[in-house]
Amino acid sequence: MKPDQSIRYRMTKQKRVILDVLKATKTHPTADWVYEKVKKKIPNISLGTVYRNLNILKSQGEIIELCYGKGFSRYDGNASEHYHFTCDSCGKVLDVETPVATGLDEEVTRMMGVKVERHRLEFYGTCGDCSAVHSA
Amino acid sequence: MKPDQSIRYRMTKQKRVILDVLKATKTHPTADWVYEKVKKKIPNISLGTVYRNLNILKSQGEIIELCYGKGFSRYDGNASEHYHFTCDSCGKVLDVETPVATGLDEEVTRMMGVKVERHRLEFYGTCGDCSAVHSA
DNA sequence: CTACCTGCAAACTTTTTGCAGCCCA
DNA sequence: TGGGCTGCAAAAAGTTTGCAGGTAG
Repeated sequence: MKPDQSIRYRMTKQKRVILDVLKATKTHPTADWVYEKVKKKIPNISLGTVYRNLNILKSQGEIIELCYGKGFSRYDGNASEHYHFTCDSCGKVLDVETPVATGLDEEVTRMMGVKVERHRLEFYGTCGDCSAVHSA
Repeated sequence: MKPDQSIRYRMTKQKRVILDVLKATKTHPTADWVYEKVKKKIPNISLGTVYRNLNILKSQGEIIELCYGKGFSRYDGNASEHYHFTCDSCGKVLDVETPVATGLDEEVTRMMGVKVERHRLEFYGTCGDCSAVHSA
């Protein structure tokens, strides 16, 4: 969904709770996980509403949509630019605390004849917990 | 799909053509695009066969599965490590000709107490064609 | 020959959408 | 009050899978 400038978005109870759930977790949950979590506060909320609000929040830049494996997305309530590390062994996703390399954007902009606005950097490997299990 | 070591994969006409199509293009096509392209050489091939072979080729490391927007994958016949630029406006995906920064992996390995084995770097912005349209 | 592979079609998963009524600003 | 928003359910889009016959090695 592209951001639609002609619409004056409202704050509803549903959107508020969805955003709270996303801001409160450090995991990077799927839409369905958010749905289940929100249902504890608003039992009769529908999955369609969750998807609609996730798309609205994304188009407003409040949250980020991440895409790992095929067929489904994950959402990140931390919209500031940062990187991720995914463990190949247990699937855990961690935030990486490395300064964001904005110089890269400029370099690619110059080299490729395009206008780079942002980048996404994902690291993969084995996390500390999983290494410990293997070497133990 | 995980690589299944117990199966002795065969080379069939269908798999051969699918691989040729992927190696021959510089775009990063969807499964459906591959299907349409392969159909010109094997008119009665089925979409299921295309998906099955894409998964086999991926598990053998011959091709790479990329994941952008929700709900569908793209495939890259170039399995060597490299970066991508995606145009927000037209969706085109280009290969970025920047040397791969292996130093990043070591830095994150040291900082986070994890073992980084590889990373994926995706740039986003506006491509030359789309900028031209806007400013014309 | 014997696994593995194919085409077909149905099933499955995730996400979107049409509708009638509701509610935030 | 009116333009968005909701729940519901059906539909869409992408991908997987069961089956019976076909084929590579």
